[in-house]
Amino acid sequence: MTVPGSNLRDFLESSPWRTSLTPEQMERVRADTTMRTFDAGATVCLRGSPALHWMGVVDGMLKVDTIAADGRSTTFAGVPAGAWFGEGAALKGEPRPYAVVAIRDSTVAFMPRQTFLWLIDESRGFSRWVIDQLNARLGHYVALIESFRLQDVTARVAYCVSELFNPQLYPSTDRQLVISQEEIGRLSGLARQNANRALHKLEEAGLLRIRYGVIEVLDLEGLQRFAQGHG
DNA sequence: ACATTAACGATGA
DNA sequence: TCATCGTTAATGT
Repeated sequence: MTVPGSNLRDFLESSPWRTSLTPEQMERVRADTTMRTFDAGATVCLRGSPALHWMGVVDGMLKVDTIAADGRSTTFAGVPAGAWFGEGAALKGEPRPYAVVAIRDSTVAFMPRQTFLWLIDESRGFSRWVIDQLNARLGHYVALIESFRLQDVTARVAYCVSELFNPQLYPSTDRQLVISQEEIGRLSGLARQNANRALHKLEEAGLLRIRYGVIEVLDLEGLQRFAQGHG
């Protein structure tokens, strides 16, 4: 185990937007950014809380979700290690519309909103990276709607799993996803039992391997093809 | 049809 | 011991 705090610098250094910044800009980012750990199940951001930070997942996995009045919940996004997220609320300066919850023990980096906005003002490269990020999210949700309307359940699960490896949004996701089938279901809009069946079909197709609390992706391109539709 | 909830036992950490 | 998994049965749209 690493000492808390010791790897924040490395995490920032390996973040995908890092190459857009000057050494001086990077220095401010290092000075302003903090890190916190969360137990599995802990809330990282309450729904409705002010968006004071832009966040990066140093380790673990988060989800963005909402809970309806009747108690049922749905997940809008899984956020694996290596991802930066929350730019929507940080840009608007509005309360967070959704809750952020750790689905396993996680470490999260917090960049103050003012620093994030300052980078957008000061760095064309960073601004461009943020535009690409927002565009990738838009593309993801359009594809998700397409999948819901045109594809069967198994293809949808294939899409939702493969999107955790989206090169812009989630550039460094580990092939071994430490995630329960319950969470795969929530991510795919399915009951756990159906997520289980879909995952077994994908395993039979040789695209992934099911282990206890772990989905090991064996063939990412195959998963993406499967998500586009199959015989 | 096909998805959902409920329920059960089995199994892994 | 608790979380997770695999499965089946009843139920709902």
